[in-house]
Amino acid sequence: MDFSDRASIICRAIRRAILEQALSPGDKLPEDTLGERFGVSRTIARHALGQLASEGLVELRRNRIALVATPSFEEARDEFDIRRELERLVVRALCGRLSASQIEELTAHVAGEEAARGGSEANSIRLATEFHVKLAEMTGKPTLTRYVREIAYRSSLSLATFGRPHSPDCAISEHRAVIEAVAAGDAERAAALMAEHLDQVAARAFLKARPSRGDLMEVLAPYADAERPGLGARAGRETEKTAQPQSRRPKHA
Amino acid sequence: MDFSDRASIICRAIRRAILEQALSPGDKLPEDTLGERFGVSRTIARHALGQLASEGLVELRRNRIALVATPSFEEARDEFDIRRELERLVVRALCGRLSASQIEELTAHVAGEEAARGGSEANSIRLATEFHVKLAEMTGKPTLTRYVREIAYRSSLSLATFGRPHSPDCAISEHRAVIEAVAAGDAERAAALMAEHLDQVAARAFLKARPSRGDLMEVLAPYADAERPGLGARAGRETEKTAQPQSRRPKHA
DNA sequence: GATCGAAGAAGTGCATGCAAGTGTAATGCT
DNA sequence: AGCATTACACTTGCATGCACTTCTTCGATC
Repeated sequence: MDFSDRASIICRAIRRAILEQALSPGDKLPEDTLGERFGVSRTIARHALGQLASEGLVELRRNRIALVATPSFEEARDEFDIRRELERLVVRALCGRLSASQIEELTAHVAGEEAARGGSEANSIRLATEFHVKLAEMTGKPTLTRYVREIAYRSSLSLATFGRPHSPDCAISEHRAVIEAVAAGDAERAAALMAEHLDQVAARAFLKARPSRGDLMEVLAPYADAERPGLGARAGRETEKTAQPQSRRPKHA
Repeated sequence: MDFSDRASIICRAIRRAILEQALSPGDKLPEDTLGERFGVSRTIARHALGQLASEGLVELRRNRIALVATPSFEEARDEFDIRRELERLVVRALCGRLSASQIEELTAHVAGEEAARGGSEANSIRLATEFHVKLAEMTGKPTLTRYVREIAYRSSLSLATFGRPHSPDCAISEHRAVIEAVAAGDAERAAALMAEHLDQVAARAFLKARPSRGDLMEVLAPYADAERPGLGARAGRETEKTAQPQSRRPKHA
């Protein structure tokens, strides 16, 4: 699926940056800056952006700079619904079919999550997401894997937009419970645990329709005429940090 | 999602060609032939192929001509499993939320399917697929729509590889039943009907693991040493015609 | 006659160049 | 000063060109 061509390298880098929230929704991704950063031409950077756009991670607007996608609240909710069904399929497919070494790998991964509890939140989010992706990969079903991966990455974008501070503690024990049920071959219980886990994640993140950032302007619109506080954080962040993982020389020539 | 840029035009054309089985699994899609045909440069054709590859409709191999994807039997089965869950979400989301004009549109579409019964099989397949896509679009959920569309198009590829002659008669009445249940707002029944319908489609198409074409060579491999009948239809078709959507008549010849 | 190998053809991988569109800062006008 | 306008720099859209890889065909060899 992903080849070793240079566009895929850029894709992976950006995906990871998104996963670790080094890139946030709305961040700009200019083709030439990207190409420069990765030592390739705009052609390749452009190709990578097209790929990412088709995964829903990047928003492409004609004649305009590409942006990291900003999922709406409704999209985020709907995608968790999809994700629940997809990952139910994953654990069902896996039940009783996991080798000892695979179970070992998953257990080790969760141990890694445990170890990262003190560390950065970005790292915890990355590990948690990778757990789900790893599970999907073990099914050996390419399309299912692709969809779970895409939607899991999109989720991290949603969480960045709407999520409150991540608390991965419960998630870890839920991961363990899923592994245990899958290893025991109890498909129904595993599917139920996974669905519940994802519901919990969604609930912890943004169950109540709290429109943080992004939609703020719409919500404030009725009041906006009274005062003009400066359009809020959104615009500020966008211009402030323009692109890549690492620095990009101050705008202005 | 799809813009009016020229790459998207090529994408749409190829998607439609695949849907109508004017393009079959394994057909070659050379960049420059494609570009020539559509009056654009290789750059654009290449971009379109990348897009289609990310949708699973095209297979890209480094330094080699792109091919229309050839889903394996396992992939086809797995994708129908995914599709069932996805489309269950669709009808659930739609239940009781359909406007009169939308119901009218769906009913008209099914009438169109009815009218096409005497016509070409390709046309019936296209209409049946478009019914599902139309349903998904009505949810207004972009990600769900995208996945259903992708996987529905992939299904048509699977059907081309493994399906026996399509018999759309029962499918039409099943479509009607789904519309009726959705219009009535009976979510459980609608979901069940949709799931059953898709199971039926899969069953009619290839429930028994019949490896037609494509895998034929593998199956025949043990016997191949005895005789050399010329590698079958596959190689012949591939070299015979190199690319294009329109004007692809004879399957023999 | 069949097999192996090399040269040409066909095709992709990628960078670069130019035209057109977009945002922004400077300029002129009221 | 405030607003509209214009000019310019930035960015994308796309075609073309060149290098490299793969395929094919044809000739040499056994």
